[in-house]
Amino acid sequence: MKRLTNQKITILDFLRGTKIHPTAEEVYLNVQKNLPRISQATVYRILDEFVKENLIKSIPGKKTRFDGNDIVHQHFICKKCGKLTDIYDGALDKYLNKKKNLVADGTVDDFEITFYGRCKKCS
Amino acid sequence: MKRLTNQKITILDFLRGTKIHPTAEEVYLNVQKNLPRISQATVYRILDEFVKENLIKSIPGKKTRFDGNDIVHQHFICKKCGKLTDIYDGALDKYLNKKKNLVADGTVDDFEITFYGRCKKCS
DNA sequence: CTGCATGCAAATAGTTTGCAGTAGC
DNA sequence: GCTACTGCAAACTATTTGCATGCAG
Repeated sequence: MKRLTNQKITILDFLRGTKIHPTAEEVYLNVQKNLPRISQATVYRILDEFVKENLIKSIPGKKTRFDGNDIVHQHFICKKCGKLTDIYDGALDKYLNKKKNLVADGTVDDFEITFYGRCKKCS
Repeated sequence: MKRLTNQKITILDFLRGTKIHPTAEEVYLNVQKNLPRISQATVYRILDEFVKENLIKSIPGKKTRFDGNDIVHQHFICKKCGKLTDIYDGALDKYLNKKKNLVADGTVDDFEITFYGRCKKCS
Protein backbone atom coordinates (compact mmCIF):
# COMPACT_ATOMS: atom_id res chain seq x y z
CA MET A 1 0.00 0.00 0.00
CA LYS A 2 1.64 3.25 -1.08
CA ARG A 3 -0.53 5.70 0.81
CA LEU A 4 -2.86 5.10 3.71
CA THR A 5 -6.02 7.07 3.03
CA ASN A 6 -9.22 7.43 4.94
CA GLN A 7 -11.04 5.52 2.22
CA LYS A 8 -8.72 2.55 2.57
CA ILE A 9 -8.97 2.48 6.36
CA THR A 10 -12.76 2.64 6.30
CA ILE A 11 -13.10 -0.10 3.69
CA LEU A 12 -10.69 -2.45 5.44
CA ASP A 13 -12.38 -1.83 8.79
CA PHE A 14 -15.72 -2.67 7.29
CA LEU A 15 -14.44 -5.86 5.65
CA ARG A 16 -12.69 -7.04 8.80
CA GLY A 17 -15.84 -6.53 10.83
CA THR A 18 -18.44 -8.23 8.65
CA LYS A 19 -19.25 -11.82 7.76
CA ILE A 20 -21.62 -11.10 4.90
CA HIS A 21 -19.05 -11.43 2.08
CA PRO A 22 -20.17 -8.17 0.54
CA THR A 23 -20.21 -7.31 -3.14
CA ALA A 24 -18.43 -4.15 -4.30
CA GLU A 25 -21.77 -2.39 -4.21
CA GLU A 26 -22.50 -3.47 -0.64
CA VAL A 27 -19.08 -2.20 0.40
CA TYR A 28 -19.87 1.08 -1.33
CA LEU A 29 -23.26 1.46 0.38
CA ASN A 30 -21.90 0.69 3.83
CA VAL A 31 -18.78 2.77 3.61
CA GLN A 32 -20.85 5.66 2.30
CA LYS A 33 -22.36 6.06 5.79
CA ASN A 34 -18.98 7.31 6.99
CA LEU A 35 -17.65 8.79 3.77
CA PRO A 36 -20.62 10.29 1.93
CA ARG A 37 -18.55 11.54 -1.00
CA ILE A 38 -16.78 8.28 -1.83
CA SER A 39 -17.32 6.97 -5.36
CA GLN A 40 -17.85 3.45 -6.65
CA ALA A 41 -14.69 3.73 -8.74
CA THR A 42 -12.65 4.29 -5.61
CA VAL A 43 -14.24 1.28 -3.94
CA TYR A 44 -13.38 -0.90 -6.95
CA ARG A 45 -9.83 0.43 -7.10
CA ILE A 46 -9.21 -0.14 -3.40
CA LEU A 47 -10.76 -3.62 -3.39
CA ASP A 48 -8.54 -4.61 -6.34
CA GLU A 49 -5.50 -3.30 -4.51
CA PHE A 50 -6.36 -5.19 -1.32
CA VAL A 51 -6.82 -8.42 -3.25
CA LYS A 52 -3.45 -8.01 -4.94
CA GLU A 53 -1.85 -7.37 -1.56
CA ASN A 54 -3.58 -10.43 -0.11
CA LEU A 55 -5.33 -8.38 2.55
CA ILE A 56 -8.70 -9.76 1.44
CA LYS A 57 -9.97 -12.46 -0.88
CA SER A 58 -12.22 -12.13 -3.86
CA ILE A 59 -14.85 -14.76 -4.51
CA PRO A 60 -15.69 -14.75 -8.21
CA GLY A 61 -19.26 -15.03 -9.41
CA LYS A 62 -21.88 -13.03 -11.24
CA LYS A 63 -21.07 -10.28 -8.78
CA THR A 64 -17.65 -10.64 -7.22
CA ARG A 65 -17.80 -10.90 -3.44
CA PHE A 66 -15.08 -9.86 -1.03
CA ASP A 67 -14.01 -11.65 2.11
CA GLY A 68 -12.06 -9.79 4.76
CA ASN A 69 -12.00 -12.65 7.27
CA ASP A 70 -8.29 -13.31 7.69
CA ILE A 71 -8.72 -16.63 9.49
CA VAL A 72 -8.33 -19.58 7.09
CA HIS A 73 -11.70 -20.93 6.10
CA GLN A 74 -13.69 -22.34 3.20
CA HIS A 75 -17.12 -21.65 1.72
CA PHE A 76 -20.52 -23.23 1.33
CA ILE A 77 -23.01 -21.82 -1.14
CA CYS A 78 -26.69 -22.75 -1.15
CA LYS A 79 -27.80 -23.35 -4.73
CA LYS A 80 -31.36 -22.42 -3.91
CA CYS A 81 -31.12 -19.16 -1.98
CA GLY A 82 -27.53 -18.27 -2.88
CA LYS A 83 -26.46 -17.78 0.73
CA LEU A 84 -22.72 -18.04 1.38
CA THR A 85 -21.55 -19.53 4.68
CA ASP A 86 -18.06 -19.88 6.10
CA ILE A 87 -16.71 -23.33 6.90
CA TYR A 88 -14.06 -23.82 9.55
CA ASP A 89 -12.47 -27.27 9.39
CA GLY A 90 -8.92 -27.56 10.59
CA ALA A 91 -8.45 -31.12 9.32
CA LEU A 92 -9.61 -30.12 5.85
CA ASP A 93 -7.27 -27.13 5.76
CA LYS A 94 -4.36 -29.26 6.92
CA TYR A 95 -5.03 -31.96 4.35
CA LEU A 96 -5.27 -29.47 1.50
CA ASN A 97 -2.11 -27.71 2.62
CA LYS A 98 -0.23 -30.96 2.30
CA LYS A 99 -1.87 -31.78 -1.01
CA LYS A 100 -1.15 -28.45 -2.59
CA ASN A 101 2.53 -29.25 -2.93
CA LEU A 102 1.91 -32.47 -4.83
CA VAL A 103 -1.02 -31.77 -7.00
CA ALA A 104 -0.01 -29.37 -9.75
CA ASP A 105 2.72 -28.98 -12.32
CA GLY A 106 4.12 -25.80 -10.80
CA THR A 107 4.09 -24.02 -7.46
CA VAL A 108 0.82 -23.74 -5.57
CA ASP A 109 0.64 -21.08 -2.92
CA ASP A 110 -3.07 -20.93 -2.32
CA PHE A 111 -6.31 -22.82 -2.78
CA GLU A 112 -9.99 -22.28 -2.46
CA ILE A 113 -12.69 -24.83 -2.02
CA THR A 114 -16.39 -24.20 -2.32
CA PHE A 115 -19.10 -26.67 -1.43
CA TYR A 116 -22.47 -26.40 -3.16
CA GLY A 117 -25.77 -27.72 -1.93
CA ARG A 118 -28.82 -26.73 0.09
CA CYS A 119 -28.73 -24.95 3.41
CA LYS A 120 -30.98 -26.14 6.24
CA LYS A 121 -33.73 -23.68 5.42
CA CYS A 122 -33.89 -24.72 1.76
CA SER A 123 -33.61 -28.50 2.31
CA MET B 1 -33.62 -30.76 -22.16
CA LYS B 2 -36.99 -30.11 -23.73
CA ARG B 3 -35.98 -30.13 -27.39
CA LEU B 4 -32.83 -31.43 -28.96
CA THR B 5 -31.69 -28.89 -31.53
CA ASN B 6 -28.73 -28.76 -33.83
CA GLN B 7 -27.33 -25.86 -31.82
CA LYS B 8 -27.36 -27.88 -28.61
CA ILE B 9 -25.75 -30.91 -30.21
CA THR B 10 -22.99 -28.83 -31.77
CA ILE B 11 -22.22 -26.96 -28.55
CA LEU B 12 -22.15 -30.10 -26.40
CA ASP B 13 -19.96 -31.89 -28.95
CA PHE B 14 -17.51 -29.02 -28.91
CA LEU B 15 -17.39 -28.87 -25.10
CA ARG B 16 -16.92 -32.63 -24.76
CA GLY B 17 -14.04 -32.57 -27.20
CA THR B 18 -11.97 -29.67 -25.90
CA LYS B 19 -9.78 -29.12 -22.88
CA ILE B 20 -9.40 -25.37 -23.21
CA HIS B 21 -12.22 -24.44 -20.76
CA PRO B 22 -13.68 -22.00 -23.26
CA THR B 23 -15.49 -18.78 -22.48
CA ALA B 24 -18.94 -18.21 -23.92
CA GLU B 25 -17.33 -16.22 -26.71
CA GLU B 26 -14.87 -18.99 -27.55
CA VAL B 27 -17.76 -21.43 -27.73
CA TYR B 28 -19.55 -19.02 -30.03
CA LEU B 29 -16.56 -18.58 -32.36
CA ASN B 30 -15.89 -22.31 -32.62
CA VAL B 31 -19.47 -23.42 -33.06
CA GLN B 32 -19.92 -20.74 -35.70
CA LYS B 33 -17.73 -22.78 -38.04
CA ASN B 34 -20.50 -25.34 -38.28
CA LEU B 35 -23.49 -23.09 -37.67
CA PRO B 36 -22.74 -19.74 -39.29
CA ARG B 37 -26.07 -18.18 -38.32
CA ILE B 38 -25.96 -18.99 -34.58
CA SER B 39 -26.15 -15.99 -32.25
CA GLN B 40 -24.32 -15.24 -29.03
CA ALA B 41 -27.64 -15.11 -27.19
CA THR B 42 -28.33 -18.70 -28.17
CA VAL B 43 -24.90 -19.77 -26.95
CA TYR B 44 -25.48 -18.10 -23.60
CA ARG B 45 -28.95 -19.61 -23.27
CA ILE B 46 -27.76 -23.11 -24.10
CA LEU B 47 -24.73 -22.91 -21.82
CA ASP B 48 -26.96 -21.82 -18.93
CA GLU B 49 -29.29 -24.70 -19.63
CA PHE B 50 -26.45 -27.24 -19.70
CA VAL B 51 -25.08 -25.95 -16.41
CA LYS B 52 -28.49 -26.26 -14.75
CA GLU B 53 -28.82 -29.79 -16.08
CA ASN B 54 -25.32 -30.61 -14.81
CA LEU B 55 -24.09 -31.55 -18.27
CA ILE B 56 -21.22 -29.09 -17.95
CA LYS B 57 -19.66 -26.97 -15.23
CA SER B 58 -19.22 -23.25 -15.13
CA ILE B 59 -16.06 -21.78 -13.69
CA PRO B 60 -16.78 -18.27 -12.45
CA GLY B 61 -14.36 -15.43 -13.11
CA LYS B 62 -14.16 -12.16 -15.00
CA LYS B 63 -15.36 -14.13 -17.99
CA THR B 64 -17.16 -17.32 -17.05
CA ARG B 65 -15.50 -20.43 -18.45
CA PHE B 66 -17.22 -23.68 -19.28
CA ASP B 67 -15.92 -27.16 -18.68
CA GLY B 68 -17.42 -30.07 -20.57
CA ASN B 69 -15.04 -32.68 -19.23
CA ASP B 70 -17.36 -35.10 -17.45
CA ILE B 71 -14.59 -36.95 -15.61
CA VAL B 72 -14.22 -35.69 -12.02
CA HIS B 73 -11.30 -33.33 -11.74
CA GLN B 74 -10.11 -30.12 -10.10
CA HIS B 75 -8.40 -26.97 -11.34
CA PHE B 76 -5.12 -25.15 -11.12
CA ILE B 77 -4.87 -21.52 -12.20
CA CYS B 78 -1.56 -19.76 -12.79
CA LYS B 79 -1.74 -16.32 -11.20
CA LYS B 80 0.82 -14.96 -13.63
CA CYS B 81 -0.37 -16.09 -17.06
CA GLY B 82 -3.93 -17.05 -16.12
CA LYS B 83 -3.68 -20.53 -17.61
CA LEU B 84 -6.17 -23.08 -16.30
CA THR B 85 -5.04 -26.71 -16.00
CA ASP B 86 -6.99 -29.80 -15.00
CA ILE B 87 -5.91 -31.78 -11.95
CA TYR B 88 -6.70 -35.47 -11.64
CA ASP B 89 -6.16 -36.78 -8.13
CA GLY B 90 -8.29 -39.71 -7.05
CA ALA B 91 -7.26 -39.53 -3.40
CA LEU B 92 -8.17 -35.86 -3.23
CA ASP B 93 -11.57 -36.48 -4.80
CA LYS B 94 -12.25 -39.35 -2.43
CA TYR B 95 -11.27 -37.34 0.63
CA LEU B 96 -13.45 -34.41 -0.37
CA ASN B 97 -16.38 -36.67 -1.12
CA LYS B 98 -16.24 -37.99 2.41
CA LYS B 99 -15.78 -34.51 3.87
CA LYS B 100 -18.65 -32.99 2.00
CA ASN B 101 -21.20 -34.78 4.18
CA LEU B 102 -19.75 -33.48 7.41
CA VAL B 103 -18.66 -30.01 6.66
CA ALA B 104 -21.71 -27.82 6.17
CA ASP B 105 -24.96 -27.05 7.92
CA GLY B 106 -27.13 -28.47 5.15
CA THR B 107 -26.81 -30.93 2.27
CA VAL B 108 -23.75 -30.73 0.06
CA ASP B 109 -24.04 -32.36 -3.33
CA ASP B 110 -21.06 -30.86 -5.07
CA PHE B 111 -17.76 -29.12 -4.50
CA GLU B 112 -15.11 -27.36 -6.45
CA ILE B 113 -11.52 -26.75 -5.51
CA THR B 114 -9.13 -24.46 -7.28
CA PHE B 115 -5.42 -24.21 -6.60
CA TYR B 116 -3.62 -20.97 -7.35
CA GLY B 117 0.06 -20.48 -8.00
CA ARG B 118 2.61 -20.37 -10.78
CA CYS B 119 2.84 -22.85 -13.59
CA LYS B 120 6.22 -24.25 -14.63
CA LYS B 121 6.73 -21.69 -17.34
CA CYS B 122 6.07 -18.75 -15.03
CA SER B 123 8.03 -20.02 -12.01
C1' DC C 1 -49.67 -27.76 -35.57
C1' DT C 2 -48.17 -26.02 -31.27
C1' DG C 3 -45.16 -23.77 -28.53
C1' DC C 4 -40.28 -24.10 -27.21
C1' DA C 5 -36.02 -22.50 -29.38
C1' DT C 6 -33.55 -19.22 -32.19
C1' DG C 7 -31.58 -14.87 -34.31
C1' DC C 8 -31.35 -10.19 -34.10
C1' DA C 9 -30.90 -5.89 -31.92
C1' DA C 10 -31.40 -3.25 -28.09
C1' DA C 11 -30.96 -3.04 -23.12
C1' DT C 12 -28.80 -3.94 -18.73
C1' DA C 13 -25.34 -4.35 -15.20
C1' DG C 14 -20.96 -4.78 -13.35
C1' DT C 15 -16.72 -2.89 -13.73
C1' DT C 16 -13.00 0.18 -15.74
C1' DT C 17 -10.92 4.44 -17.32
C1' DG C 18 -9.63 9.47 -18.39
C1' DC C 19 -9.07 13.50 -16.32
C1' DA C 20 -8.94 17.43 -13.24
C1' DG C 21 -8.81 18.41 -8.50
C1' DT C 22 -7.23 16.70 -3.55
C1' DA C 23 -4.45 15.25 0.07
C1' DG C 24 -0.78 11.75 2.03
C1' DC C 25 3.93 11.72 3.18
C1' DG D 1 5.83 20.06 -3.16
C1' DC D 2 5.53 15.89 -5.45
C1' DT D 3 2.71 12.42 -7.03
C1' DA D 4 -0.38 8.90 -5.70
C1' DC D 5 -5.28 8.93 -4.73
C1' DT D 6 -9.99 10.41 -5.40
C1' DG D 7 -14.57 11.77 -7.44
C1' DC D 8 -17.12 12.28 -11.39
C1' DA D 9 -18.89 10.98 -15.64
C1' DA D 10 -18.38 8.55 -19.60
C1' DA D 11 -16.85 4.21 -21.67
C1' DC D 12 -16.54 -0.63 -21.96
C1' DT D 13 -17.76 -5.46 -21.97
C1' DA D 14 -20.03 -9.55 -20.59
C1' DT D 15 -24.44 -11.09 -20.35
C1' DT D 16 -29.62 -10.72 -20.67
C1' DT D 17 -34.03 -9.74 -22.73
C1' DG D 18 -38.08 -8.66 -26.02
C1' DC D 19 -39.93 -9.94 -30.00
C1' DA D 20 -40.87 -11.97 -34.53
C1' DT D 21 -39.72 -16.12 -36.97
C1' DG D 22 -38.30 -21.06 -37.30
C1' DC D 23 -38.33 -25.82 -36.45
C1' DA D 24 -38.62 -30.13 -33.19
C1' DG D 25 -41.83 -33.24 -31.55
